Amino acid sequence: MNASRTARERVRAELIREITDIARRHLATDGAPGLSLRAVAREMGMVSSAIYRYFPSRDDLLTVLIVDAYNAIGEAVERADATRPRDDFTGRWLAACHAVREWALAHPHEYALLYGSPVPGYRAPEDTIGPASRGTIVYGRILADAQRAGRLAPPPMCPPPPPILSQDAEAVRAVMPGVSDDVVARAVIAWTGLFGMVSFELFGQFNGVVEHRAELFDHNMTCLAHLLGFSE
Amino acid sequence: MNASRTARERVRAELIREITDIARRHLATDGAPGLSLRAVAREMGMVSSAIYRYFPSRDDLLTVLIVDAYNAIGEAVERADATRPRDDFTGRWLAACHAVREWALAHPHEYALLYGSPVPGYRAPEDTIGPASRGTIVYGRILADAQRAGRLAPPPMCPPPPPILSQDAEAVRAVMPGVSDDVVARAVIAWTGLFGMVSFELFGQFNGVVEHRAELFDHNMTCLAHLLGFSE
DNA sequence: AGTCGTCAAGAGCAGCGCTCTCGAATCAGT
DNA sequence: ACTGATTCGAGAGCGCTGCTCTTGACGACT
Repeated sequence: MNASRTARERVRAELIREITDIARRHLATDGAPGLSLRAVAREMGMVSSAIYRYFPSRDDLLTVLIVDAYNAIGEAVERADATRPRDDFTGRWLAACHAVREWALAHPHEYALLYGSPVPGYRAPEDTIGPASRGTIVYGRILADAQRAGRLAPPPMCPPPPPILSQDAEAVRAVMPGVSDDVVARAVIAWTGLFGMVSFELFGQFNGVVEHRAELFDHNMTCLAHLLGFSE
Repeated sequence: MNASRTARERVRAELIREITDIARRHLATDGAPGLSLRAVAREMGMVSSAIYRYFPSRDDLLTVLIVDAYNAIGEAVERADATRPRDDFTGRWLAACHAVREWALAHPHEYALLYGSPVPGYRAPEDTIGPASRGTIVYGRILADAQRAGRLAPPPMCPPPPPILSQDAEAVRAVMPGVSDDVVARAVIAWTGLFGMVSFELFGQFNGVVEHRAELFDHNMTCLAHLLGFSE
């Protein structure tokens, strides 16, 4: 009975996989707004209503694509971090930055789905927050390791963060155990600076102004590394 | 003959104004993807096809909304900058930052239209680049004024930018006359950091993590002011 | 008075998300 | 092996979208 049940469920799982594969391809080429269940069904030789047996709504299909994308970029950051010696904190930070940028350039529509304008009606379900924090966790570990190793210089010039922010810092310490409040504050600056840079490049804000994006990115991330305070 | 022609053109201009007003309201409440020409026409008591007499396509309507939004945020930054003494560079920078954030919080969908995911098929026409740079021009003037006044300290810790970036710096100097390459590089960091911060807040990346967003924003922008190098 | 341009209106096309119903296939329990 | 319950694909259909084309009326200029 187990074999027979899995027979039906196996073809079902296979179909779900095929749907998400086609959808991912459509997302990569046409972007999220152009993703249509009817088009996916058409490509599968199905009638459009049959798709709803597997995904109750377009948003549900979008959700698995979002989760996949979060996992993909998270894994890219993890692998980049792993290529550096554990005590080369600047190198690990730069590797993580480049992993984010390169993944974003290779998957612009997926990146836009994760870090661009939120879809007005869409509400992210719980399943997304786990994969969403994979990259952040790597980033937090770099800073936590550096602080533990005593290789984070005292804040070079930032004023101490106001005490109110301690509560938020406490939440951030979940992925950055043991770091002080001022490091958390600078971590947010560097993290948002990284994504601000990538978003500006990808969303066209640099068009006609900045041409040497790779070099500018590299330089700016190096600068942010100094702001973070890694000591040589 | 001039009077009659203007009579006809006046009602035409009035209708165009009414269409854009309603469209702007729909954009503000429903977001860009929910903006529909048919809904606007319905609200005006027109039939949908009549709208196309005034806007040949949905993208054309979206373009004037984009231009309006760029002008609105640009003007907000200009006014904020004007409230501070000309030689209070840190104050001018912080005022500009808060103007951006507050405008974005008040007009989230417009902000997303400007700085969020680009619409896949949409190609921004020439008319948008002028209004798009209004805010950046203010920002550039603050830095140029500071450098001219000798109130920009030498780079505190960033390495000098690679020579390749000089070409891009030359382009940036169009809105930032007379500033050196390293200031341009740091300017880009601060500028992308500002928008990275606002985008993260607006697009939900801080959800469940950062609660005291105003305080964090203020602190981080102050930190970026130090990175820019304004001397007291 | 006649002509020409402008306009609103309507019908229509192809696409979309999504729902419902109806046979057919498949499964589970006897 | 048969039967009752699920599951599934197919089709029709609803209301919505952007956009096109045609028709008929109104107003301005000659």
